[in-house]
Amino acid sequence: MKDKIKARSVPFSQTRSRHASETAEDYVEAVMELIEEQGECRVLDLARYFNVSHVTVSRIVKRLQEEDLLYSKPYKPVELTAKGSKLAKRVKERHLIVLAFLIKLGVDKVNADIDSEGIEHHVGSKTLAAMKKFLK
Amino acid sequence: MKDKIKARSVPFSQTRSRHASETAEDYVEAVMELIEEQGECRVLDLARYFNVSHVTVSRIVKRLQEEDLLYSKPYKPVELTAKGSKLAKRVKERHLIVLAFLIKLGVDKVNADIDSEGIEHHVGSKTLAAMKKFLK
DNA sequence: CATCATCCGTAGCCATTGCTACATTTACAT
DNA sequence: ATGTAAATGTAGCAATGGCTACGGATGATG
Repeated sequence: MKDKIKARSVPFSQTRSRHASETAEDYVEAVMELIEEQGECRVLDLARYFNVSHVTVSRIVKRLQEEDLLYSKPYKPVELTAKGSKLAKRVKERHLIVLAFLIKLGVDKVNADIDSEGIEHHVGSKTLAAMKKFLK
Repeated sequence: MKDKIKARSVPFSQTRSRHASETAEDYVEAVMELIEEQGECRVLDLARYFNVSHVTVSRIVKRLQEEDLLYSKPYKPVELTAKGSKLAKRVKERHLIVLAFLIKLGVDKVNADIDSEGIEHHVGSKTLAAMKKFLK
């Protein structure tokens, strides 16, 4: 009987690393956006963007440097590495597709904004392709 | 200039509690499903379902008891409280809608299964309504 | 009713992401 | 050149959710 228990498609074993990856995606996307909008991205800019303390940002930036996604010297602006930039572009494109998709589906802009930020991380390539097709 | 920084729609300040809520939703849904399928839900059933150790399950079940979502005596099956049961029904219905939506959108069942489990937690009432409409 | 396998709880470790409080660096203005 | 405000780093705490190792409870079986 017990062997009939179906495991989830996405094992919880990956919960922590999945969350860490989502953070990485959010941060590279934010860094790219802030650099585009105002030329540089400081720790405090990210803190304001995410509504967290600068301490939280500082620690996460440090971790993402070790993952070769971000780069910065102490007290200096945060920059994207080549790897981070590549990820950021992919994430932003996916985000825009999800957002446009929700709006075309009939969701108002405010809720489409909110939901797309949560949904984007869980949209696999197949689902993304289906959304793109729907948009055409 | 700095005041032009747009905060995210979903503040990161809520990240931890949001994750905790997602866990709660996943657990009540799993408990309901396991009880339906095999009459009762044990800690080890949940551990197998989520692919985590029984220790992780045990601690989360304890927390969800304090939140009045689950109920169980030591070494006894896990049950849903009235509050937990209500939440579980809501979560399951939303999950099924998201899954059906992805399939109708053209995503294959395997990927629809995977993505729906991640997406469901981020589908607000407006987006859910739009998905329901699309299904008709 | 004694034994043993299975189930479950506890102790204690780590990583992630929040926080406040305090220290340090930078940069600008006088 | 010096002082000060703003920006950033560091120390250390909490909550959540992973884990292994160990021990106690339960229940089935002889």
